[in-house]
Amino acid sequence: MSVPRRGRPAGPTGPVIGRALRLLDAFDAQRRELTLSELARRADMPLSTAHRLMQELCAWGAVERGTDGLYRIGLRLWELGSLAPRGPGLREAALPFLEDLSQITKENVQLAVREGTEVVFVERIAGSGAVPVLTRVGGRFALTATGVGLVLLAHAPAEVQEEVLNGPIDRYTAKTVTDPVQLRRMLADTRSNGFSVSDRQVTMDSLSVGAPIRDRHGVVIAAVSLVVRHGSTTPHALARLVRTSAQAISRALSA
Amino acid sequence: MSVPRRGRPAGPTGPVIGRALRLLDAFDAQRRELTLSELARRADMPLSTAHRLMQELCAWGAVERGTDGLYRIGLRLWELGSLAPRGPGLREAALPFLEDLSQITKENVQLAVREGTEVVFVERIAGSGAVPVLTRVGGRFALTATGVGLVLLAHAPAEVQEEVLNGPIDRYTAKTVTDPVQLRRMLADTRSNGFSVSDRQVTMDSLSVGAPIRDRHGVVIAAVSLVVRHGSTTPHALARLVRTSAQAISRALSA
DNA sequence: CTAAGGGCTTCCATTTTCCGGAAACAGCGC
DNA sequence: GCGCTGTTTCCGGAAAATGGAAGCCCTTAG
Repeated sequence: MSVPRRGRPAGPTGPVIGRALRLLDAFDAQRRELTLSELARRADMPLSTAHRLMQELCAWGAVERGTDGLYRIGLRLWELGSLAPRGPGLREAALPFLEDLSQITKENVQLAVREGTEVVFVERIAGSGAVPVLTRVGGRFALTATGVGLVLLAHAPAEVQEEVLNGPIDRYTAKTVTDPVQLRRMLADTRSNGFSVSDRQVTMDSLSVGAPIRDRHGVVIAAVSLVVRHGSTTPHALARLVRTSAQAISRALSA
Repeated sequence: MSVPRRGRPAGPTGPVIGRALRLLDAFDAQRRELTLSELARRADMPLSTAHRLMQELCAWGAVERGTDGLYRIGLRLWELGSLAPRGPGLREAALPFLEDLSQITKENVQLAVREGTEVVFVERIAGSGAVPVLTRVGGRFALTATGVGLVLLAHAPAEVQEEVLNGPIDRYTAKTVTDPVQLRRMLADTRSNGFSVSDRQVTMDSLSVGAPIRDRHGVVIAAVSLVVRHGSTTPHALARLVRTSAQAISRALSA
């Protein structure tokens, strides 16, 4: 009396949009092209579900599918992303100043904003022959370790600070500060000095100094930093340059 | 006997993802910040529906909501967009060559790819004192009018060419070519010459010359163009420069 | 002070869309 | 042929989506 069972009694899954976005999240800098199976695996969902969702995303142009069957992020999404105010807008306004900084110091220059409890790197200019750094434009990092991160954390809402300081704090080197009490002191210093210093906290041969960029209301919305080889200069010499540059960018943004 | 009717009998709507993407589409270069009501209006859906969908998008970081209640495109979307291979990757590889071209000519330089039956501008360098152009990075335009558009159309799959040539063809000036027969001839010329010429087809004081950028297999994936004031130079003088630049970019991409 | 208007948020009965196992399909190497 | 891997289609059942209505919070007007 029973028809040959088709489909599945359907269990609690969650909002569709969430699952679609999980699929998009499967893409990253290392994996810009994925097969359907890889997508399904990485997003942890059945193949047929992934297939249907990807079809819809494809139809709209959020993702594209090559003749080889691989999925890639589509131009439509790039266009949309170009409309994000903090990323591209800030980036364009700051670029000339970052280039000045790069010209003068020949070191690595970084521009970043805070997203939740992480740093997102918006622009990065590699100094000729400077220390290699781990970061990538569009990439993320913990707020507690880098020069830009410390600046952004120091000026973040109290609840964000608490969440970060009470949560587990990633360690990258032997010098990474993971003690909440010590971190609080560093944040206070960052606020009173107007710049942050991250000494060998990310890699053992690098030091970075960051300064805050403010909008017209004085709210900190981004941070610049110089990343140099540890021991090549004193933090204070860099701080002057970075602060000046950050202030110039802040003024340019308010105009 | 009837309880005070709540909710609505629900009518046929369509896939959720489509509606969510329609909401995102409501953002454009002019309107980077929208209220919920504007979003609902532009995406043509009930307020409560828009509200629920935006909440989900917000939760993931696709959009952000300021303290003022306005919605903006979120950083997460910008990050994702940065992973699109055609946009950013091509852009970075081509940028040095475009700057050379801009330095030499002091004119407007444009880099574009095809998306469906439209041109998408990936990069644009404004020449100092050159003719003002209408286009914007991330913007779209018809394939039939611009220098880059003609190149991309000339090398598009036959079905795309037919769709464009048989469909309605937008007119921008008195000189815009809208006759399919004449356009076919122009496309044939573009292919045999290795460059396209758009003479006063977009505005009455501009002329643009475009050339194809190819991947390692020889497939045309993008186009460069110079846009100059009409009458300031002959197309052939520009063609040499643009073709050389396009070939250099093609080689850089294959490496 | 009350009223009116604009925008935002929550609620919930209805039903539409989504879910995903299974089975068929398409390559490829052996 | 057979097995293997990755992709596509199918469809009954169930969860998630839907959107009027009502409640909120403002600011402006009377």
